[in-house]
Amino acid sequence: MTTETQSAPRPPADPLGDLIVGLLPVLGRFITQTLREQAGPSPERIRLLRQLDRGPVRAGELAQSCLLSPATVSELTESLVREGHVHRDADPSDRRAVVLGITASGASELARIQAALTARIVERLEHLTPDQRARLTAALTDLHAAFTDLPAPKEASRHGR
Amino acid sequence: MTTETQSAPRPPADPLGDLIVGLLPVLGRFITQTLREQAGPSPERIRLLRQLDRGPVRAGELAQSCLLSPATVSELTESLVREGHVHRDADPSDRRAVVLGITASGASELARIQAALTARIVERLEHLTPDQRARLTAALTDLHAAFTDLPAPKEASRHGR
DNA sequence: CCGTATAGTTCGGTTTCCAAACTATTCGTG
DNA sequence: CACGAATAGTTTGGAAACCGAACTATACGG
Repeated sequence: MTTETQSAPRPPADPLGDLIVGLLPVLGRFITQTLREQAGPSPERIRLLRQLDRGPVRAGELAQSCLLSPATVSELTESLVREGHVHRDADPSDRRAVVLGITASGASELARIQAALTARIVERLEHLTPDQRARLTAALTDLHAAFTDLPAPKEASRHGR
Repeated sequence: MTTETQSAPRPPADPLGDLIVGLLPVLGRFITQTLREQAGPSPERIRLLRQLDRGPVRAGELAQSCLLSPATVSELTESLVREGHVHRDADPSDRRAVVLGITASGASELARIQAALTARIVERLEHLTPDQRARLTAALTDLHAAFTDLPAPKEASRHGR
């Protein structure tokens, strides 16, 4: 008590965790805003398109790889299908399932938006040195892997792809 | 056309931008989910608490530093005030304005949640080498600075500290 | 004083998401 | 082969996180 609120009295226990939590919302809103400018409403659907651009997948797989519920994927893809950016076909080997894929129209739309978004980000990263940039790329790759690789918290894991 | 959707035919133009865009939603949802477990509903308010823990600020400043609209800050802080985690006082030097500050209750709540969140993140980062971790910290610091420093898109800018 | 600018709040509406209930298929087992 | 259990998705109802526009209340210049 009597902890006066004058200046930061609480140095964070773990700077890395703290950094991630602090970085997230800012970066996220920056991207969401840019997407909204470029893609009109529903910027989130672009993230699904990104995943589908890697190749067709079942709806359930898409949900897992995006950390979304099946319900959310179903809704978001519905509008994409309506606009002709995604096609949805029954899986011949299991007719309960559905295979989602990107269409030519979706791919070109994605390319356009992705280019604009990347440009905006790169703009912000302009005054980093090539060295900083290389380290950033490597570090983010590690980070990405750390949060998507493992449903198995068992063993040390393989080395990148 | 006839661009078959077999395997990734489109290598990204800028791997760094691509990486950031891909990383964001996954990491964001991971954190949001953890916050929801720890803090009940309204996980976003924790991010405001984090900022207030740095010291009291006016509502408008808080909005700016969080990239939020004044309307959003007003709503989110309202519930925090109701729960006793934040106090809201008229600024004596300008009675239109309002100064927000964290209370003892808010600070301890924040500490609890932050600890749990950091633990969950560190858990995922467990199998990184100390070296990878150090690079990650440095890289994220650069990234954070790149997106918060400059409201002035005029000149090349100063050399981060 | 009176108009204009500024700080916040309130209201209405959009987007993103999920849990629970529901539908359609598959598959095991007798 | 029929019948119940498991599985893949969809629909529905509702919460949370936003924001823009309209509104309230101070402040301040003339």
